[in-house]
Amino acid sequence: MSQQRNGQAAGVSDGAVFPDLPEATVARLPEYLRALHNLAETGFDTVSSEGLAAAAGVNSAKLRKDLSHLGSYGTRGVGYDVALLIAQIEHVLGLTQRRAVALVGVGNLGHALAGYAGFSSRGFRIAALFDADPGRIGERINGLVVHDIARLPEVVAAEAISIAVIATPAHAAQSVADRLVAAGVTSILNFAPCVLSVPDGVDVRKVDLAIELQILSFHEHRKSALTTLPSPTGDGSMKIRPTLDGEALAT
Amino acid sequence: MSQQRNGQAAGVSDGAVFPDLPEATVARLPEYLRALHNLAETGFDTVSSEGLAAAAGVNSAKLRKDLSHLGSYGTRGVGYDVALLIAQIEHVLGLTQRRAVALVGVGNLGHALAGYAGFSSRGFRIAALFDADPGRIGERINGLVVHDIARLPEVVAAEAISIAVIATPAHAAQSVADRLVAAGVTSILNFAPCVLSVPDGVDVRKVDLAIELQILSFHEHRKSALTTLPSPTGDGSMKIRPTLDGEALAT
DNA sequence: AGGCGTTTGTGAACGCTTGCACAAACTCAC
DNA sequence: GTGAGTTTGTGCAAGCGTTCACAAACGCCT
Repeated sequence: MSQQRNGQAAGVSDGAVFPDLPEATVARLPEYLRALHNLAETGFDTVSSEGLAAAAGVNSAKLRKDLSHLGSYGTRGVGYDVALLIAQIEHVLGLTQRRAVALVGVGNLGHALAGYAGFSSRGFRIAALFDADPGRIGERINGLVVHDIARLPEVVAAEAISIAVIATPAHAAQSVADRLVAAGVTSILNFAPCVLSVPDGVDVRKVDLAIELQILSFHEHRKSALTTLPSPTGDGSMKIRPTLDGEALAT
Repeated sequence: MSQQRNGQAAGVSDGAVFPDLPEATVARLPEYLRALHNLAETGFDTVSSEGLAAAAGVNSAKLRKDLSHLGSYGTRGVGYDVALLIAQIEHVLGLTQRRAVALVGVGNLGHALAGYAGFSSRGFRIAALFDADPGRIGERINGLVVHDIARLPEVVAAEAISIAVIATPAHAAQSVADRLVAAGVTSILNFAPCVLSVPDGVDVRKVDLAIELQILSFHEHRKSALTTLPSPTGDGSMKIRPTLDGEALAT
């Protein structure tokens, strides 16, 4: 608590941008960031790797290795300075500026995303809404007007949008993606259940709610099959219910 | 097309449940399944690993290795029988029965999820809605009544629910998870931005929309830094715009 | 000032995942 | 029936990610 004499960004001055940060690490940094914000609000000034790892739900060794890729921002015998680490991770993730995001598709899901407070509280600003349905164009959602998707190029340019969210039906998603790329968007978060093909240099991440459930379904299936076997794991702490599966194969 | 003389489940009779299927493979099977359904609707009877891989957005070698874990359901020189492969993957994922899902938290996002058609079209049935807000209890959404969360145990038991979706604010999520587990739920899909701690035997998958955007933000950040360097990738096909980043570090 | 307990950063081993490359197996045409 | 062309299934090697275990570094107490 006596060490960080420098304002809020001490050794962060390097403009290097970590071109070789492992993908797995990048995917976990946001989780660490969220845990750190929680700790900061709770009044913590420093936190050990063990404590932060518990708050982020990972192994402490993994956390230390992840953070070591960013440089040495911990103090041996003490832990990590919470505020400094927040600043460092936000810098690496490019969250020092509030990024403008476009949302395409204001249907069932898109409507909810447009009103989701978690975006704005964590570094993003929904800057524009688009839809192709003439019945929805002009509608106001959360203070934003739904634009005709034909206006993508001008609005993307005017608002300096580089990230877009696709929340359209699957059959429209590829066409929307093409138009987004043409307008200059270089990162896409796709909620439509389909594969998008985009040129090199454009990043796509996919969120498919049904796929997540299907993965859980597999594990359920596997677990329920264990009920027919003598408990393989040592302590009988696992709750076993009669097989709900039925497993009817021959129709 | 002359080979599968047996109804719709030929060698699928084995009750074994693939306890050692690699996680990475399990996570891709739903994607293959979706691609296969598309192909079936388009009229394909068979598909090659190359074709299916393209439709699912993966490498063909990876696809073949994934499918080989399920057994040999392809025909050399021909490809895979679409209908047979669909049946096989659905069996492995435990989708032969339509699983009942509970949804807790009927706020902004939960409301949208309750109306999302993708769940019911892909093997799941939203069987019950819950909330803690008295103002929402009793509301009808998509033909379902919102129950008081206190009624979790009875409804979970009555509907044979084993999977639940948490769409509550973060501060309520852990408490909800505890009550779900106590009621007998063994798989949870968590949309709340927080880490859930659950006992062994319970699976949790997490979907955090802000985290996805932050990962994209990192790549945007990295890409925009490249504008200051001579194009490192061979062909200059990458669209480069003047740096939008600003990269202001010292406040 | 010096020793002690604590915590970070990291080398090294391990396991999982991916991608290549090719033999085995199948269809089709003649 | 035979040969040519096609496609699957898989051994193998390389790369990536995770975990262990420990030396180096730090604060604190005496």
